[in-house]
Amino acid sequence: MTSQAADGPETVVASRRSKITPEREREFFDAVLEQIRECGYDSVTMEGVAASTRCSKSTLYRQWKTKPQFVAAALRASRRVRFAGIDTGSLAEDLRQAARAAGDWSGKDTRLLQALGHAVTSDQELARALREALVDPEIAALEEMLARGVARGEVRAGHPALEYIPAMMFGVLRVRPVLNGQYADADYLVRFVESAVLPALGLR
Amino acid sequence: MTSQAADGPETVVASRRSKITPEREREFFDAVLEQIRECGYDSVTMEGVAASTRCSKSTLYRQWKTKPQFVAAALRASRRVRFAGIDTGSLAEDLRQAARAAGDWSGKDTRLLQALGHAVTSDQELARALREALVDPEIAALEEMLARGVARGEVRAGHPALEYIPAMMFGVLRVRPVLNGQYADADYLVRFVESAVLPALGLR
DNA sequence: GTGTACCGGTACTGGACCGTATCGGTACAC
DNA sequence: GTGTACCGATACGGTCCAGTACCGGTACAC
Repeated sequence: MTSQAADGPETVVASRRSKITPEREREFFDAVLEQIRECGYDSVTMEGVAASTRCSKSTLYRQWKTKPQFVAAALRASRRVRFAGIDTGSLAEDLRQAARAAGDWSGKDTRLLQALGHAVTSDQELARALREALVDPEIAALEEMLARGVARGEVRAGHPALEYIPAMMFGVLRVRPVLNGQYADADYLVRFVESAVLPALGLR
Repeated sequence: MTSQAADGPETVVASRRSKITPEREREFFDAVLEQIRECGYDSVTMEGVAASTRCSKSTLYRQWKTKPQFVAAALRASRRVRFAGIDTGSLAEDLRQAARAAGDWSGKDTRLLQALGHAVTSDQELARALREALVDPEIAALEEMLARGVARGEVRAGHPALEYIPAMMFGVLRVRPVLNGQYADADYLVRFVESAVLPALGLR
């Protein structure tokens, strides 16, 4: 919506043809997300992003009307499902692999979620973008994982713990820095799955 | 440290005697914490706090040198242990009651933690105050609860899930708004304890 | 070659806010 | 009654930043 760079190079519509290549756009997005992780949403400035990517503020404002819209676009563009493709045929093993995968991006995404967590309460578009980029896809993938386990008969349908598995996984991920002063690494999460998640499901 | 208002009225030390009563001070603290919950740490202004408590900025700056020190003082003063006094003689019941208690202050404290979560990464004193006020006492109370259960033989010492119980409880508490769009109420938390926490511990 | 439209750079406006200074009023001590 | 010291109000200096305006340069179309 904010950029038409996704269509082919021959789509001459006599419309605005930005000279910003998709690669360049990605530099802007990476820069702003990184600065948000470091300084928090409020402290990020368009000037700072422009300086760190060696473009001018005008260039940013030509593509995106306001700072929140810019950040929202960056979030949408950063969307990717980390749990995608995990399907080992065993729910226990799926969850272990998910824990390992989560451990790898834990620091970056946790910081981003934390930094945006409050800004989101006063900007609808930002909130939607954040959910769509970092939250919903992972939840959906996790729930599919659980559904497959149920379909295979590993867990009884309607097992009361099922409802809480996503909250447990993401919850532990997010609060570990507060409790232990360090981000949840793969090792910590795998042990969590084996010590608490699987037993709660009556597995293993 | 920032206020000597705690000593008796007859402590005449020929030193600065602030005319700020403890009740008045509490108004300042309540106001700033409430504004942090609503607008986030960065957006809170000393002017706003002064206006909402009908004092002058000068009054605030006379008592506290800077905004972060003011906020830290407010946090320290708001310290109280929500899990205090829970000791039913049964770990399962202790945890249910803790869940109920947590549900009651969930919204307020979760918002505060979220709003301050990023500010603390760049201010040591603030970080310490936040931990001492909202995190450490609850963790300690929870761990005592678990230790009592172990001592009574309800859970085997060294049970692998023990280490993760605090993270589970606080994690679920904090991420529920992100996942379900609402704060974790007592009902949700009690069901969580029964569906996931107790089974993970091999209880019930 | 000429036009067009976007690029980066810079300067500017307008507003917000931190922290300080100043001032008149007032409660309390003696 | 007089002094003292804190109170609230207000104004101010300095800084920072969102968003706009303008400019010269340049790549690309034809």
